[in-house]
Amino acid sequence: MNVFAEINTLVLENLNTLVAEGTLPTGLDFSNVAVEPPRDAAHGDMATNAAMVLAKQARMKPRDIAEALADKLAADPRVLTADVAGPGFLNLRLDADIWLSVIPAALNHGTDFGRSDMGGKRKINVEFVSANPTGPLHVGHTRGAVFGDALAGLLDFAGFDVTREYYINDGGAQVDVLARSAYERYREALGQEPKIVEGLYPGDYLIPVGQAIAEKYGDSLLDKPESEWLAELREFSTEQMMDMIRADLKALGVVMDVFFSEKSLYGTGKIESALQTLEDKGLIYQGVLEPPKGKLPEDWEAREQTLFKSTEHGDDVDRPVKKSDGSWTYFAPDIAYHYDKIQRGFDELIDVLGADHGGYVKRMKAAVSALSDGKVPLDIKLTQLVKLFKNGEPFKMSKRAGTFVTLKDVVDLVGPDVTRFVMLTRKNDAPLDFDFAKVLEQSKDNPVFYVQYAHARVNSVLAKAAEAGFDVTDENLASADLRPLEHDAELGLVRKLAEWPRLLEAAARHHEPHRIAFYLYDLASDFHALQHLGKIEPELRFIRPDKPEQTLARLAMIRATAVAIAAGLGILGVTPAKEMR
RNA sequence: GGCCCCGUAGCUCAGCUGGAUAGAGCGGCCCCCUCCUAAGGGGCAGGCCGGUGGUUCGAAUCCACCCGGGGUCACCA
Repeated sequence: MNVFAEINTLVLENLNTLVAEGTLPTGLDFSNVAVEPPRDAAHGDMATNAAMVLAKQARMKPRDIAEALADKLAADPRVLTADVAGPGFLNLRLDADIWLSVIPAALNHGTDFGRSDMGGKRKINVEFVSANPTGPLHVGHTRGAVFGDALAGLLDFAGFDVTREYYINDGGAQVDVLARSAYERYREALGQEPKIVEGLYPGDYLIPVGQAIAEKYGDSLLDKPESEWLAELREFSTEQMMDMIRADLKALGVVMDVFFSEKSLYGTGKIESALQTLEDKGLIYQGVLEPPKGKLPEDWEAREQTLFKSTEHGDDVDRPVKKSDGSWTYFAPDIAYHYDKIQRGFDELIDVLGADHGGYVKRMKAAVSALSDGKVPLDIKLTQLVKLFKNGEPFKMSKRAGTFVTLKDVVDLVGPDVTRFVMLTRKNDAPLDFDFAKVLEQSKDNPVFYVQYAHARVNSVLAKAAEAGFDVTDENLASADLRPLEHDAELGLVRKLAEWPRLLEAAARHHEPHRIAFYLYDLASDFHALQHLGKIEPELRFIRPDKPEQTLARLAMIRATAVAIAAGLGILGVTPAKEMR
């Protein structure tokens, strides 16, 4: 049920008819023909630019095309009037029933209202968070987690077969550092003085890990050389860290489908196989990179390395996959990891990364393009910084982990729903100010509250109506006669509701979940305004005991609004509030 | 210096596939509850959409160059 798609189809059908009749020449490109709601409601319900887009191709005056199309469209029962305006816009006024039909559609579908088959069950992998398993998740990860999870939810709703995935960087030197740091905490747990030297992780979060090691191994590792415990503790500590990370994510409401270990790529031939694939395409060679342009690192020297010819797939320079000593660079397992995703049959890939990884985008896209022969698109979404405040003052907190605020800190303070919604009220590539005081405020300038309040208010009205004897079940409301909905403010709300399916698809196409948050705010705003009108003009109150038909129509309308809010919040991973007291 | 992101009202930001008179919240000024949640609603003031060219019937939106702010930049992941 998508009014816009419906009318778009109608316009295209009639354009084809005009071609068939010879009014328009053959061979026209309709791809730029759009049907949109006009910004100004005075222009009607829907407008199309078809005449202007086609005028040049057809070598006709825009107004002539518009008038011919208007005649055709006006013959459709759904179209009340079709007027040519301005340079050649065609403004359509639609039968109110078209708009009103969104109400039973919402009531019948519940929180699936707006679900689309746009994705056609295409397999899409959303990789996000992927923090090093060396400590707790912090605020930056939180934003990535919220964004990635909401994007995944959005794509699922839009008909994709979505996999949420976390890449565990457990293959590099940082895990050795973790193991050594945990070993010191282990010594501490057994009563010795820990030596947390420079370069080790000092965070308190490793204390319980040290205790766990003590429980498992007793004193058997004490005073043993590193070579005897490093591998063991690396694995053990990583698992402990991942348990903590999983718990943190769960507190935020994020559940991954797949945790993929970088380590699993080593010694299994996976890296070699991915690189071989590139080599078979002639994209691997031994060479010496040019020195970086501009500022030259002081210790720069020319080195012969194994390079990937990423410039053939859009990168600026070729990238090393092996160090000069022959070992892999970090880029090599990343290539292998993405190759693995391709081999698992994903049709599309998305990586959600922090903004500091901007320099990484081109080379990874080049690798995926090369490995999939350009068949699997990779979109990389970078999430910008989160700046923390409390009452407008910069906020620092260092409970246990050094100088950073952890995900758990944030969720403990404001809860998962508020955290998620607020972090989605900005585009991913815009910095975000997060004020702990403001996000908990119950007022209009707090979007979370404002949207939740609209949902709760609907519930409250329905409860009142039920007390007054109305049957407020969705089944009953879905069959209500909607003709009593006539007021501009009512029809305005209904139109806004009808935008939902279209908005959802646009958000999914652009990988921009924040559009849902803004839409919900607008929808809530329309609802609050209408609700208030009832205070000024009593005949606009939702519940009018003396007018049961009108009341049912209005209850159906506001219940449909609540359903849309619940559906939208559901995608964002936020629980709709039943009441706000 | 190269690359990436950003630049829209006093502040924080939306702005759809290029579409008609550029929107919201906050802040400022003014108004609205005997009532389904005033935890709300309405109005006024406030903009050369960073700049200059270009493409187009039409540009905040696309392209080029420039100016500001941030990020990043050969064997760290």
